[in-house]
Amino acid sequence: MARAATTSDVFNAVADVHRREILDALITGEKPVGAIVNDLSMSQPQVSKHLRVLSEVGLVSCRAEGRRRLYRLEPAPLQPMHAWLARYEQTWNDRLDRMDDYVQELQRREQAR
Amino acid sequence: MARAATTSDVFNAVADVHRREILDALITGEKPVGAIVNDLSMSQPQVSKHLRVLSEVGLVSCRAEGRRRLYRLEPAPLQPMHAWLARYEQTWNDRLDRMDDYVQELQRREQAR
DNA sequence: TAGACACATGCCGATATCGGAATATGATGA
DNA sequence: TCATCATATTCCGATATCGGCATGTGTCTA
Repeated sequence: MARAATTSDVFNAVADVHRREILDALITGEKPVGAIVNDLSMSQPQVSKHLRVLSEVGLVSCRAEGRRRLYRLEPAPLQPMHAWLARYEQTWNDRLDRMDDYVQELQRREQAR
Repeated sequence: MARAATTSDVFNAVADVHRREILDALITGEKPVGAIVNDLSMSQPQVSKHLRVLSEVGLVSCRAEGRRRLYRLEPAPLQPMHAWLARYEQTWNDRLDRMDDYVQELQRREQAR
């Protein structure tokens, strides 16, 4: 049985350091495979395989340009991860709450004026 | 070589659905192993092993009470995950930015008064 | 002290993962 | 058309993961 298929679960897709590095590399914009291979000094097949996994969970999309393939970051599937995390990040929640309070306070003063 | 040790990397620790469920179960407060076993209907050894992994990355702490062991959630190690994710959650960033702008706008009006 | 309870650990088999090496595919250009 | 470049795929071995089952460890209670 082992663990949930890496190809169907975003949490698993992102569990691998190299795949995270690839995503990081794509933040600045779409890139051909070769560029990623260079930037991260990983083997070309290795990068291709990781890109396949990322593609299967929807974290990257692909566009052909001549004999090159330009991969682009698709951050949307990360949203569920963020949603799950949000329940745990007390600090972050506190900050947002305080911020909300602050905004409402300012609004009250604004109206009372 | 395979993937980075599940015991050293928070991303990996959290990659398993069952471990996420255990963390979810601990959100409401510390619980003995038996309670988790009941709530999630997993086998006792299975829960114990997952708790061990979570414990090794620091996501749970343990306290002995008689012959029971109370496990408690320790969300701090999730912070790096959140930090990593933040770079990708455009929507979320936008919202915070707008909020910051709004606050500054209100402050300006406040001062100009 | 013996037995019951709560939990941890060890061993095992099935399966998945990852990386390397070699090779296939497909577009370009001479 | 043939060679070359860019990328994808296949095959393989080493290793890790996960769950089940059996058993070990430690604590309470009769």
